[in-house]
Amino acid sequence: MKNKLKQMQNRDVQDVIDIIGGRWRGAILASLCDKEKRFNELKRDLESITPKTLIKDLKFLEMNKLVSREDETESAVVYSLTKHGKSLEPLIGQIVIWGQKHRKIILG
Amino acid sequence: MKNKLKQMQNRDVQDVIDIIGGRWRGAILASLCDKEKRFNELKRDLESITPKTLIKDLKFLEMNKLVSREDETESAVVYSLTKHGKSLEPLIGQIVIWGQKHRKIILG
DNA sequence: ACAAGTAGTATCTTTTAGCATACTACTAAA
DNA sequence: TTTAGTAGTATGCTAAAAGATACTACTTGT
Repeated sequence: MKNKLKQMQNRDVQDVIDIIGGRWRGAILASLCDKEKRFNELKRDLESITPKTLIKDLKFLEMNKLVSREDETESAVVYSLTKHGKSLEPLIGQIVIWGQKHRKIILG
Repeated sequence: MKNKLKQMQNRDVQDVIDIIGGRWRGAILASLCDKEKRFNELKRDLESITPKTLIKDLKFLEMNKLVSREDETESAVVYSLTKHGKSLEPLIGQIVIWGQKHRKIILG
């Protein structure tokens, strides 16, 4: 890693990994790809996530401008993907494709 | 996550995350993109990695057929990327590109 | 008035990753 | 023959992530 360029690239990869990695964040983003959702809707959707983890991850994604939290004055909190969040979709698509190839290689 | 397709996709994403995620595995792969390397060469390259972590990650990458370990009869162990491992390069490239855009959005 | 749903917070425990440090066994050069 | 480099293994620690479980405060429908 003396190579500066490689180092910077690795930093970028780490950033992305931080975002879509972890037990739940990828799943949260995937769930919000569908449509905007409320807190309990997400909680049901992800089945075994705890509220503590969900709120922590939502705050993280909000800080990273991937998800927006809107407290619609009518007292319903709605979480949705931002434009930036949506820009992750094609990348996740690429990852899925490689992951499928990988699965075949490992199992076959 | 009632949607089966989304569930499977999420599983694939998780697989990929497992591979390039974590503190070191991405960096190890990046370092091996350059050229094949020996254990201590990698250890020096990654500077602060401990041998325990390095050997654990190398074994993991080997099991996943991304890295091959060749004990060249002349007693030098050489680690290199497999064809499958090399196929990760373009994907990592895509990730780097998104990561750079992301950095600009977060900082700007 | 009451039950159920909303969006969380609080506390405690377990699991896991990675770090620090030291050690082994082998080889090859000076 | 000592020294340095090879490729690891062993042991103990710490910090962060996640799970289990219970609780709060507010709102809405019946």
